Amino acid sequence: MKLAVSTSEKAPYHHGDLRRSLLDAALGILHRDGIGAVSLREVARVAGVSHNAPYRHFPSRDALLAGVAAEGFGRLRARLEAAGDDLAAMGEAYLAFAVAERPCFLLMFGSSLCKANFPDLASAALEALRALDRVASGRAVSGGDACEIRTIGPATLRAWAIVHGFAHLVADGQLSLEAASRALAADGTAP
Amino acid sequence: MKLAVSTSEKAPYHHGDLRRSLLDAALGILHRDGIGAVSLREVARVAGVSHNAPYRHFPSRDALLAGVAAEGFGRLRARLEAAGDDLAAMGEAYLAFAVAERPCFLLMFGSSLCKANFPDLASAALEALRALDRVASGRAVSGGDACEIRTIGPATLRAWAIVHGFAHLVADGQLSLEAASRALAADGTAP
DNA sequence: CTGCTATGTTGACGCGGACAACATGAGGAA
DNA sequence: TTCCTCATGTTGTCCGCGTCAACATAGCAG
Repeated sequence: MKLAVSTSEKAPYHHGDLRRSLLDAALGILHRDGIGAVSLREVARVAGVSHNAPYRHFPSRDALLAGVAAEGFGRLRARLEAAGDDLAAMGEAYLAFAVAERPCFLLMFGSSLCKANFPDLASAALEALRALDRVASGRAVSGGDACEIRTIGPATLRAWAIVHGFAHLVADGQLSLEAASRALAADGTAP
Repeated sequence: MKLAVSTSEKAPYHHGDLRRSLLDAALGILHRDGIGAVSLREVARVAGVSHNAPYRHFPSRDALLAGVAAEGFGRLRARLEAAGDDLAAMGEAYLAFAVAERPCFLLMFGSSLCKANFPDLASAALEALRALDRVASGRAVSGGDACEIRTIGPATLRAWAIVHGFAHLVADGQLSLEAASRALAADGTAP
């Protein structure tokens, strides 16, 4: 035990940032064996702690999943922002995320977790949408620190709807990435 | 026990179509208490049978949920077909279904069940899409009895993607039905 | 040093999924 | 009719999981 993290920033207590380890373990299990296999006990096992240790960091299983999903939204947002100001590239990035992180994508949008119960998750999701909005609506958004979809423009919603629809088809395995990509390019930025 | 069903068609064995009762009970629990509350034991309790009776009709909990989802696709298809040949009306019908049967809608598209494991579910989903395709692609589809999305035209896929995207936003509670309806009308049938 | 609090452990309870063995009743065969 | 067979439903059981409670320990504050 007491393995110091590579970047020995704080190494808080016994384990040395168990919260981080739990989130990583959960994401690993999620991608390897699907969401059904993500149990608190299994996560604890992988992280090398007792079956109740996770409760010091997450009040419930859903809270842990919400944490994983929130980080997923963070990665999605990073991909979208990396696409620059090109709306079509953002659509591609969205599709790519749905494919590369399929299980996490399904968790994020599967609605097994009610966003109302997890403010951090809701705001992470909103932040990802804002990245899209900055380009689709052509304006920077400032105020309203969380939870208000009304700060998102209608053009963004439309773009999101169609991109997400295709991403869902691809994630469901009902459509190839190439076909979706082509369809998206054909539709793409046009109103 | 042995309550004869109103339409005493067959009354197969002891219970008189337990499979039907289980599906109904599961749908009721799903709508009342959410998907997490749909356990085989609770369903059996509601149906008034022992905790293991469901296994004579469904090999697993997921199989039961798949049955519920398949019937959901049947109802969605009925709504779409009732919309006639009007693509905009079909979009409305899709949204209306997502709102009226929100928990079931989330089950159907939540992807906690892998369609590959449940052929009946996959074909039910495909049939619903075909109803859309008949109008969006303007042609009747005949062959390929199941599981091949390639028999669905690209125009249909595009229409489905955007409608489903908005339906997802509404089901998630992030957008009002009216706003989605308006956005859909604005986009609607235009390519 | 002493005690406080955050963190992790051990133990327990009840629920739910799944399997096995048994019971029962319907329908066909003799 | 009588008996056999199998589909259907029941009882009993096992194990894993989520969650609570009680306890142990490590780092920090005074």
